[in-house]
Amino acid sequence: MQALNFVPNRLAGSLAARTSRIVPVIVPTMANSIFSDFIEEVTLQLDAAGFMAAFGCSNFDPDYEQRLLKSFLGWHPSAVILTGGTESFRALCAGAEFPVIEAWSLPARPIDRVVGFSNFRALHSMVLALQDWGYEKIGFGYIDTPANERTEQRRQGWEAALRERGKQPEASRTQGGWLSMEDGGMILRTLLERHPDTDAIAFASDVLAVGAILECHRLGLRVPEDMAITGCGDMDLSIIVNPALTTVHVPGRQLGRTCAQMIMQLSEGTYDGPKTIELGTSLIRRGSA
Amino acid sequence: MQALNFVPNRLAGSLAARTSRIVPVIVPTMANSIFSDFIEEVTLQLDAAGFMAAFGCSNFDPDYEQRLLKSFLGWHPSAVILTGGTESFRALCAGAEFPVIEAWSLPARPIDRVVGFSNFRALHSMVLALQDWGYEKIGFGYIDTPANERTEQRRQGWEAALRERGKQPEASRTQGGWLSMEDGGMILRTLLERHPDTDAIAFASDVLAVGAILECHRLGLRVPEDMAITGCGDMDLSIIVNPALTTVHVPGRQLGRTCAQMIMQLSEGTYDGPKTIELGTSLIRRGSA
DNA sequence: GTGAAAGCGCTAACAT
DNA sequence: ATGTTAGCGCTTTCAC
Repeated sequence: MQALNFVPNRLAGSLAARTSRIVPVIVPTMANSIFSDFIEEVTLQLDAAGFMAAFGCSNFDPDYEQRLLKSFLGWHPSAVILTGGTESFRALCAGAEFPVIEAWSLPARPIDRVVGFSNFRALHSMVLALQDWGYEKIGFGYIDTPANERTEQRRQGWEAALRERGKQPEASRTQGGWLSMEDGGMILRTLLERHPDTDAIAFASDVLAVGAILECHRLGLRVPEDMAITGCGDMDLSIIVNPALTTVHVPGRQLGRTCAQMIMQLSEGTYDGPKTIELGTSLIRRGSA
Repeated sequence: MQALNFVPNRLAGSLAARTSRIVPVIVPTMANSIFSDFIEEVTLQLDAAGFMAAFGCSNFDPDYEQRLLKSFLGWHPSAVILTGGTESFRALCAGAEFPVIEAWSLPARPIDRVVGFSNFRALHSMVLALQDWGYEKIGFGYIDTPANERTEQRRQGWEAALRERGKQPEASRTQGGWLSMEDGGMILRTLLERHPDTDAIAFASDVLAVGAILECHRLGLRVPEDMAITGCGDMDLSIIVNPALTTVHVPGRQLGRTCAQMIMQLSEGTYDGPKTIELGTSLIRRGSA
């Protein structure tokens, strides 16, 4: 029939079949390689099953995020993977005829399915450990982006861990701003100004934590003797910085694989797992705390 | 008309209009944030013009890369952005009715359009500088993935710079393997074994270079006194490591923007630039050399 | 200018 | 089993 190079028109195919095998994935950022393992794994797994992952990047902007999803919806996706977790998605996905997976957190009121981990417990266990290691005045450093459920849950984890031991929580944050190392340094300075007796800061992200360690070097503060720093994410950065970062490992690749498998099995009707899958995190102690 | 939530079927629209406004982008890897700025910028720019960027990740596998492109072709894309640069693309794209952009390098025999920079000159100027700074025996460290034009051109740049000054090139590499920091350390050890008098290594990538610096710490080698290390890419990692990495800045974000603009203007018929756009790199001297 | 009709290239349901 | 046909939801063209 075709000597070579006949490519079936998937637009026609998808239109007729009423499903496109497109799987949009919306992430808040492509920078910092936070989601890169996740993205890579989702792409790989889905592609092997004939699905096409299509990535959208919201830059932590809920409005844009919503337009993005709306636009993706026009492709009649086979499934959707959301990592933003804004409430605005709920309406758009209401009555969707395809699976909607929220990844990277455990929403209190899920839209449909979830493949996540507890952001609360990630920081809760870190701050408990920090107290066990003898740190007294533990701050929290984060970026306050709108509708960021993940960060908010981490903040609550930190706060709860302190209150359980009768301590008063003090946090510092940068409003908006993209997640950058500079912000980490800024947060450190602010917190130190307001609370000079701070001896440890748990950051909501490795990126911020690494920035803070670099700032400590500039300020002449020894890590962890003068100031302990911890992150969350276990990104590449964390073993490069000196001292290496004590952090929480987040199973990005495994989350990706789990999402992809759920979608593939759902599409074949062979999925028999629960609607919500929780993956574990683990505390990794290195030199910075 | 629609109170809320009517989403036009883009499959039908694209089928009828014979163009989908999908722009596939194929990159070799999502890891290490090498391409993350590029990806983010392409997504953002194209989305604003109603195009949808769809990313595929080849993992440096030419076969898979080709299947990926074939699969993308079935969506009747409005344009295609390629960063792999394998010859196998040429046949698939022959007589394509849409623009094909090769990004991140300057291919000797372009398929169609290119938005790139000179990988040759990136390393050539670095190695020239290294010699100006007094380094005598300069090695080259790289990963030998199949059909990786970018790395090969960087290798040639290093070789040419040495030969121009009458030196003999000695390189070390890892076969296959994904681009990881571990590989950087391995390359360092191999090169040191074979040529103990090496006083500088120019790496084809920041990732390898940072891995090598970490390995130097383990080996008790001072950087740059005992061993100078340079990278290529100017990724986030490069300012975290100690000493900070001397490297070549690659304009990832600008490449992304330029690709997107070319595609948008081409689709409106308002593009009047050249078929090939070359962007510049710049040498950034930090502490590691 | 506005409105009806043809058809994009497939899939799926039906008839043979 | 194989062949035929209707129609997916739009865009575009052509007639009015």
